[in-house]
Amino acid sequence: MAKGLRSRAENYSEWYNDIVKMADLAENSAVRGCMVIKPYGYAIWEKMQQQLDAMFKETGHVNAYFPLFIPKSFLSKEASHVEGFAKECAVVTHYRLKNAPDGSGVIVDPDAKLEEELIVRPTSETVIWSTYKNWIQSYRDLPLLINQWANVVRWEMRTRLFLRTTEFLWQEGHTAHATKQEAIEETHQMLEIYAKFAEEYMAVPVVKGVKTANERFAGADDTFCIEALMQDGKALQAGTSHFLGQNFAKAFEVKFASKEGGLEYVWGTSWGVSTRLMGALIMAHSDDDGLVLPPKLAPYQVVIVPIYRGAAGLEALKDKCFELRDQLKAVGISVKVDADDKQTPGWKFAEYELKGVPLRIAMGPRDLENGTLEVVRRDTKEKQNLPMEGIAETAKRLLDEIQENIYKKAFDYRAAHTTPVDTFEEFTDVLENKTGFVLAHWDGTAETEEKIKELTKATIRCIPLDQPLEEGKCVLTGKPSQRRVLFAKAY
RNA sequence: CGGGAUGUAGCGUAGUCCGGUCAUCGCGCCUGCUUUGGGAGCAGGAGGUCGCAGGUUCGAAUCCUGCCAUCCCGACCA
Repeated sequence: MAKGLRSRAENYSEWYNDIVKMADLAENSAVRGCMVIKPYGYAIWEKMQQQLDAMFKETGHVNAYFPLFIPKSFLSKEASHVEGFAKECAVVTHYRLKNAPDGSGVIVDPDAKLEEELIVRPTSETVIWSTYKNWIQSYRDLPLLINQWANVVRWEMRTRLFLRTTEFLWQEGHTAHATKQEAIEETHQMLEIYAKFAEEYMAVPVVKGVKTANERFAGADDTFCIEALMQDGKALQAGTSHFLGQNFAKAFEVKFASKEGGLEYVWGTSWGVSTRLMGALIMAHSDDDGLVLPPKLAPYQVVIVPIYRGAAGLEALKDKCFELRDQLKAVGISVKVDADDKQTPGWKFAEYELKGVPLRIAMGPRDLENGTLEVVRRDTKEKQNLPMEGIAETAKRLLDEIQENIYKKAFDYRAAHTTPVDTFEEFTDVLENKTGFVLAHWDGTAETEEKIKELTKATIRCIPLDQPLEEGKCVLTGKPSQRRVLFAKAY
């Protein structure tokens, strides 16, 4: 086990905190609940952004930017929206400070009170729909397919690095359509993009589903989501895509002249993923030696560690190291050469394991003599001596294997921890002892959902889209049910 | 906001009950030499408002009062 890193078995949440800090991903800041994302962590987020952004653009979306502040009155225009967010909003009330008369520092100038308070956006539907009102007059203006990369603030009681912070980074897509059908298709399309990103890039398998009314986004007619399973058996909502119906169009009077000459409200969607994905990435793959990163999102996929005696020894290896780096780069692999003399090889090995670098290559005098390299995979820790000849192709193949292997591992874990149950005894037993996803029948009522949450702390993560219809009886009430839904304890 | 705990060097800590050569140790940092195929060794060195503000006392990291901050457990959540 890595030095100073607590094990998963010992304390899963402390293990998680240790990894975030020790792998240099993020740390707590001077501001309660807000984190500093450090360069190595931010590099991973940038990789995620790049890929997602490309996928959004491929499907016709463009980026824009809307303000951080929202006039208080906007929030109250959509009734359920304000209800959902009111309790966690940061509010700007003044615009000026002044020196305290007693010299104790600066104070808020009571004369500088804002006429209308500003809300720091918890999400941007309101400010965006108030803008869309000006942008949309005719069916020719539709669809409007816009995304923004931004920060938002939600004043949460308890925070955890990446998983729930007061301020977080995310993207939020906001689209407007002429027909209900088109908006629903958009909602599904984005859900598919999120699922594809999670599975193919993050190597995290997800369940696509629809939220129950209880768990629905405030202001949406339907909320679709992807749910991932973490190594401690808890679920993590990794992304959401909302069908907004005409709710925001009605709240902000966004109408368009249809082809037929009528005046109709537009149909909306919104969808987002956040820096919480970083939490999912960390928890899904990492082990007691540290972070394990999927090659497709690793800031550098390969680290080269030269092993030598004395300055002359390094000189003899250096050129070969850079030659090797260039060979790898030529086939599209990102590489770091760590020729830092201040640390020993052993220290570096441990360090790069902690940081989750997928592939480590060590090169020493022995290798130089034999034309070999020591190559170590992070996922399996398998160590092999391979010929220097053709190493670029070998590395490429190994990176692909790692990407595939960690996905498979996560997939198998999820498969082993997805349990259909038919009685409430089984239900509680699985949640307590086996943990993970539980597939159970539910009578479809909010009351039953609440009751189960009260009794077991498990919530309905979603009604899976690919779950076959099946006659059954509700696990709590015994009332008839048409299909199983996905329960779990969640983050 | 309820319940519990903790603040001592960049990080982690001993000392607090019982006031008095106690500011301890480890990591990290700096210098030098030797090292370098799994978290190097030796020698020397720098670094402190003991969370903040009062109080008690000849004397406070230690006792008292107030404040601040953080962490854990609940209610809220991407």
